[in-house]
Order: sequence, then structure tokens, then C-alpha cells
Amino acid sequence: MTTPQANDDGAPVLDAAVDDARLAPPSSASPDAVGLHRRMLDSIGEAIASGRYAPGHRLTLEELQREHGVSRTVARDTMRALETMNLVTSRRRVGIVVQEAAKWNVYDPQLVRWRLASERRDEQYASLTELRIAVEPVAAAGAARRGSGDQRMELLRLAAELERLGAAGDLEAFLAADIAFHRLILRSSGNEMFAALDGMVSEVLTSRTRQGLMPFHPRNEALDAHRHVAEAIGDGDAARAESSMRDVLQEVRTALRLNP
Amino acid sequence: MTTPQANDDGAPVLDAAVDDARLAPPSSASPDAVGLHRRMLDSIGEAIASGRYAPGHRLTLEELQREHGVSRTVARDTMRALETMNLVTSRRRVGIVVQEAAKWNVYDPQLVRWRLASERRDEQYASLTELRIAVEPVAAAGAARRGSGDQRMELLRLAAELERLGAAGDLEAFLAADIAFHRLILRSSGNEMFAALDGMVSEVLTSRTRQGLMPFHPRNEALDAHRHVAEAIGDGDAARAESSMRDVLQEVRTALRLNP
DNA sequence: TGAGTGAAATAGGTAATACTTTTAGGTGAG
DNA sequence: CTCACCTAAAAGTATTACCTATTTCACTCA
Repeated sequence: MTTPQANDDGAPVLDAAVDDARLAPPSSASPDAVGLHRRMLDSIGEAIASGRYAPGHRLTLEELQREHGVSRTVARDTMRALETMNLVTSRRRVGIVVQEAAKWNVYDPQLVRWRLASERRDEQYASLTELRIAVEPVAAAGAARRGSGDQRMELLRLAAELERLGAAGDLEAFLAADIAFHRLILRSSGNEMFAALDGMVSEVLTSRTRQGLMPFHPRNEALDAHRHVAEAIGDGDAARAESSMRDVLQEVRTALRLNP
Repeated sequence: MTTPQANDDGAPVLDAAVDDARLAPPSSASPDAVGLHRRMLDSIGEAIASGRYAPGHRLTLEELQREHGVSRTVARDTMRALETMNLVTSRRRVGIVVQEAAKWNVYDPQLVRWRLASERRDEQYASLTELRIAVEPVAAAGAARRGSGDQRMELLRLAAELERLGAAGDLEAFLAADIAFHRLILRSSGNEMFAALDGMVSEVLTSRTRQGLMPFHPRNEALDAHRHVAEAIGDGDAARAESSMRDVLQEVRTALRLNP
């Protein structure tokens, strides 16, 4: 198998509300159920992501176990997790050193969450949006080539629903359908690296709407473009899917002033 | 700061041989210097990435410490690292469960390495190549907008060198320059999420040449396209940079049969 | 049959301790 | 005065032992 396989697993396709553990807080019934390690990780991770702990800043395990009131084991676990994301390195005799941002695993959903929660959130949104612009057209082409029949049908259904909801002016429902549409394309692309971005795309779309960056009534061209994407994928027309998706993203480009 | 900043840091631009810790084994002077944790992590990580431990497979800490002859602490550290990459989840009373592949942090350079080392390497190369096709054109546009003067000049120099080496037929040197060219564009893009892909792109390019998938003499159109990219970036012409980069990637698309 | 209940399994967490590597500083020879 | 070597301290790495909290599963009793 030298190319990605058709995505024809029997998994349910219709769940727009699929568990998006990929970019959601670890929903906990009781607040204390999350484990010491998790809280400490969040606290330090956010501090690094936001720049409060600058690159080069040195921490020591002892310091950390004192400040967070935890045992050495928990402190080490936390550092191990941060090390895995390349947020820090730990060296003997020197301690735990915050890495420069260029080394971070910026695709780690956890880190993305921290960055979105920080003051630098606009930068993170800009990067993610540019990433969408890059990936979604090619993902649409992939879906046209490798998507399953169910997925194609569902995309057409979602495109129709978008038109209906757009006309009705129900922004909240429109957003939900829009997210479902874009996520489904990423997941149908047959490329797991594209699929892995679906949580981040949802995040961007949600924020864009919540910030009022969306026109109250979606523009007609945008709705048409969505339909064209769905139709092209339905027809297995990769080139048209790709260029129609570029049309969809055109207004995003404009908003970011990333345009010719 | 609401958009990515111009990449004008004082960092050296000329080092094609920049430390690519991002996708290289943890180069160790002495073989034992790497820490128990690292060896165990590699061993289990690779087993999961290759599918030898299937999703749903259950491990227990006790089992692991016995099999790898390590203490509980080391076993826990390892699991914590795997958990951070979403390769496993650990639950009380049940153990450590291998996650399904859809949950993995497939952008973690470590995981990418493991997948490239496994039997599924072709799948990973295909995904990475498609990702390149998606990202590099937009990264080139970003470089045209936000690259520093030094970076633009270095790109022109590299394009000229590519032509020279292409004509000379020195494939090894050509590869090095080609990698430097593509990496520099990613790093000049001003988008840290693009820059983070540079190690993976190098990996793909290296493999493509080593596998003899490159024509012995690079085609003239390919060389021209590289020059056009560099020139467009030099001129700050984002649209032309983007479309020229698409030309560069055209032959990659053809090779993967991802073409109209 | 089905709800409660208790025991077992397993990760989470604490604590004390010894080992190893790395760095800084000092000392002495040339 | 400089350089090489030695030593000591700092800090992560690793081990062991033990206790706690959850979750599951099987068993019992209504």
C-alpha cells in the first residue's frame, strides 16, 4: 500500500458532534478528578506558551515540587510531558530549560489550546487560518479521490443544509453545519495528517463566528462555493474540488489580507 | 500583533546544515548515554506506530517494568510520554491502552520517525508528500510577504546553485541544496506551523533521492520553477511565488498520481 | 432477573535514598 | 601567566517501598 487508502471504514459519518477530545478540555465531572499531574502541566504549559517563562528560563525539579506542593514523581511526570512537546529540555546539573519557540511541537493540540488561551492567541489564529488555506483545498481533492460513498452523500447534505440555514439566518446552527462540513472533508481526505487538523479547524471557525467576523448572512458566493465543493467531491472531480475549496477560502484570505 | 511577524530575527540564515534535531535520532556519543527512558520509549513507540501493538491492546506498568527490566518510575515516565503523543491512554484498574490511530498526534516528529522506520513507511511518505503539496505554495507566498532581506537573497543564491549543480549532475550536492531551499522557504514563511515542518520535508526529499525516484538530471522546467519561486519571493510577489511553487511540486504530484 | 456489595487489580501519588553526569572552581606544573 | 587536571557540588536519573483512589467484575441476596 503505497498511497493512502480509501476511507471506507464503517465508522459513523453523521456525527458532527463526534467526541472532539482532540481540542477540548478534559471534561471532568468533579473538578478534582483530573489528577495533580494534569493541573501542574496546564499551569506550566500555559506559562511557557504565553511567554511568561521565556526561552532559556531555568526551572529545577525541587523548585517545582515546592511551588506546586507535589512529589518529585509528579514533577518529573510533568516535565516529561513538556519535554515530549519540546517545550523544555532537561539536562543534568543545569535543570529544566525552556526551549525556544522554534523547537516547539506546535501541532500538539494541547499546546495549541494553551496558545489560544494566552495573550498571543491572535498569532495562533493567524497561523491556523493560513494552515487551513493551505490544507483544505488539497484535502478536498483527496476527498474527491478517496472519500467513501457515505461521506460524499453527507457532504452534499451538509452543503444543502448550509444553504437552508444561511437563508434562514440562524447563525449558530449555520456554524455547527459549517464546522461539520469542513471537518468531514478533512476526515474524508484519506490523509491522516489532514484529518488530525479537524479539531483546530473547528476552533478557528467557532472563534471567527463568535468574534462577529462572519457576515450575519453568509454571502451567496460562499454558499455556492460550498455546494460546488460538495458536488465536485461527489463527482470524484479532484481538480474542481480543489479549486472550489480555494473559492470557499477566498474570503478568509481577504479577511487576513493574504491576497494577491 | 494580529498577524505573523516578519521573520527578521538575527539567526543565521545560511546554515543549511542547521541542527535538525527535529527529525534526527538523539545523536549520542556513547550508546548508553541515552537514558533508560529513551530506549524504552523508542521500543514501545515503534511497536505501536508499526501496529505491532494494535489499538485496544492493553499494557500494564508491571508487565512493562518486567519486560524492559526497569523500575516503576521509568516505566511511568515512558507511558507519560506516550500519553502526551496520544498513543495510549492510561486508566486505573484497566491499564494502559493503545489508542486508535485517528487519535495520534501525527505531527509529533518522534512519531513520524517511528512511522518512517516501520513497515508502513510508504503510507507516511505519501501523507507527508501530500502535506508538502498543500503547504509549500502557501509558505512561499508567506515568504514573499514576510521573509527578511537575507532570506530572499539566500533563496536566490540557492536557486542559482541548484541550476549549477543540476547541470553538473552532482546529485548528492543537488539534494543538499534542494533541501536547504525548501527548508528556508518554510522557515521564511513567518508561520511557525509551516516552519515546524521543515524536518519532515527534508526527510521526504532525502528519501526520494535515495530511492532513485529523482531523474538523474533534474528536468529543466523544475530548475526554472525553482528560480521563479526565488525571484517571486525576492520581488515580494506572493501570488507568483505561490503559483511557481505549485509548478515546482507538479512533478511530485505526478509521481504520486495526485493529478487532474 | 437485577440491584447492591465487596474484593481485586491497577494506575496515581508520596517518600527516602543512592547513582551519574556535568559544570565550576581551585590547584599545581610548566 | 596559562593550561591541564582534580575535586566537589548541583541537579537530573533511577530504585525501592508503600499507601491511596478508582474502576471493574463477580458474587450474593432480594
